[in-house]
Amino acid sequence: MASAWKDRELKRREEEILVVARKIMLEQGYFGMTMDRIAAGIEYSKGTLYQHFGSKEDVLSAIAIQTEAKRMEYFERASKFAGNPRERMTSIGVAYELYYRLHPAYSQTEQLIHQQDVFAKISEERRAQILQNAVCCHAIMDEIIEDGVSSGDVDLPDWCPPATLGFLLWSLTSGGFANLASREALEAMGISNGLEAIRLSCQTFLDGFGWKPLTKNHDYLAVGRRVCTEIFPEETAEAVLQPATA
Amino acid sequence: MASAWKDRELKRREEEILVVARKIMLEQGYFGMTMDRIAAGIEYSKGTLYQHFGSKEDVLSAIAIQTEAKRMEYFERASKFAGNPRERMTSIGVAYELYYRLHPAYSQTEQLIHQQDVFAKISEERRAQILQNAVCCHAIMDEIIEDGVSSGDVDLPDWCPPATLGFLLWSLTSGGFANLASREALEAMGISNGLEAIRLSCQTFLDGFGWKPLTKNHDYLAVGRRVCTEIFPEETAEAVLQPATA
DNA sequence: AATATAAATTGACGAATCGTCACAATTTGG
DNA sequence: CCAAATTGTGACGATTCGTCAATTTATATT
Repeated sequence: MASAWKDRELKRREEEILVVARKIMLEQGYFGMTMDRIAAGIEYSKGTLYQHFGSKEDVLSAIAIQTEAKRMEYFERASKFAGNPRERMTSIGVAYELYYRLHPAYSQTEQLIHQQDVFAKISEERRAQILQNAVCCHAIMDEIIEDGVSSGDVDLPDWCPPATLGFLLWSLTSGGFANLASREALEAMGISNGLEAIRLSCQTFLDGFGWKPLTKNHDYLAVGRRVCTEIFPEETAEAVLQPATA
Repeated sequence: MASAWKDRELKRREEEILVVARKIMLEQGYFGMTMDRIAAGIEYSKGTLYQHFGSKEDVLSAIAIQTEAKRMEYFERASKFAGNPRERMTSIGVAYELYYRLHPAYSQTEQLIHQQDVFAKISEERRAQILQNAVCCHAIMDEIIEDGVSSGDVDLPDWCPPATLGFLLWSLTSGGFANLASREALEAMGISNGLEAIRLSCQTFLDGFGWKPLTKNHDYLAVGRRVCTEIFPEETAEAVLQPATA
């Protein structure tokens, strides 16, 4: 009888733990996020904490999974943009950028959980979840790219099936975001417009594949603006309030 | 008097420490690499170890710096390839790929040292070194790209000065390499030719910028092969012996 | 309501690790 | 050959992870 209520209660507590853990993680980083500190922040003890999460790495991965879920949600919404395939791909780019701007610290979390050491200590269940999230994001891109192919807008070379193109766009974007983290290096190299460069370079990349309409024939800046206002009005408002990131 | 000899001895010992540390790091990962284990592996005690490195993170960063130095060396050699600017840029790509294939585990090390937590504990001196290495690699690319511009092979758009193009190529490549790490995800997405895709996509990217000669007019596969045999014969031989990485 | 049984919670504890420092060993200089 | 200076050592304090015996709370039974 109480089982249903108990389940909900457990879920609620797990959420509470993650709220506290995330806060500590943001303020103090991974090594500052100790299990004792988390326990102190919730109204339960360490023992109870360990009933929800088998290890510190498990807590970390749970945070990452939540954030990844948010990205997935952004991607899903972005893919609904009413436009031709390339415009919808542009919409995905906007989604990723907004996600990055609103959750800058999580790039670091994501890198951490993919460290062999850390990854090995994550529970089987959560590992599956992480994989699932990645696959889902790529599936969304895949569908758009397939649309582009079947509509004849782009003719992909043999070496680059749709899934591979998704992987590459993802790599360019995530790699770029990761590299934005070393501010000093960017400054030394005289790069001040990192985010904008990543955004525009994705378009150049697609031009390289000949995906129509090409940049020179279409105003993708305007498309981006439309995506912001039509799909992500709240997130855009929030993003502009953030301290500029690059 | 003994100062010169002593300096050399210290240098030798530092090297010995790093050899041991690197071995442990490869076999057991970051958390498996304990200071006690390193001390046990050399013929000195932990106290002495701490005369060379102020913290565990300092050891890690020293390993990363050594490896980065190797990449820098690859880049420098690659930039000497006798060819037009785009061919030389291709040569850099070959250098990065060989570096990745011969030192796959160090992508992880590099990501680790860029975690805020870890980075903060690295000595000022080594932090400068890390920055220096990054700047140097980018300077090499920068020069080649400037050549391309001044020779009229490529006309970069306003939003993309040479340094930015270098940053983007670097992002696409390093991001791709980083994403290759999650084998399971790649498999689930049906991507089996990751390395090749990254290599070819850099060319597509440059095509997008209209950097001549374009892929359709030039055999960059052949250029890559020439770079391998002319600049990196030994490294290429070593790389093919490695278990396939993607 | 009182008691017995099951379940959940706790925080003190063992183990592992980082980094330090008082002491020991060794080298240098007279 | 001894004293001073330098260098090396590993036991130790502090921190943190994860566990588990003891305790508290909830549930079932008479």
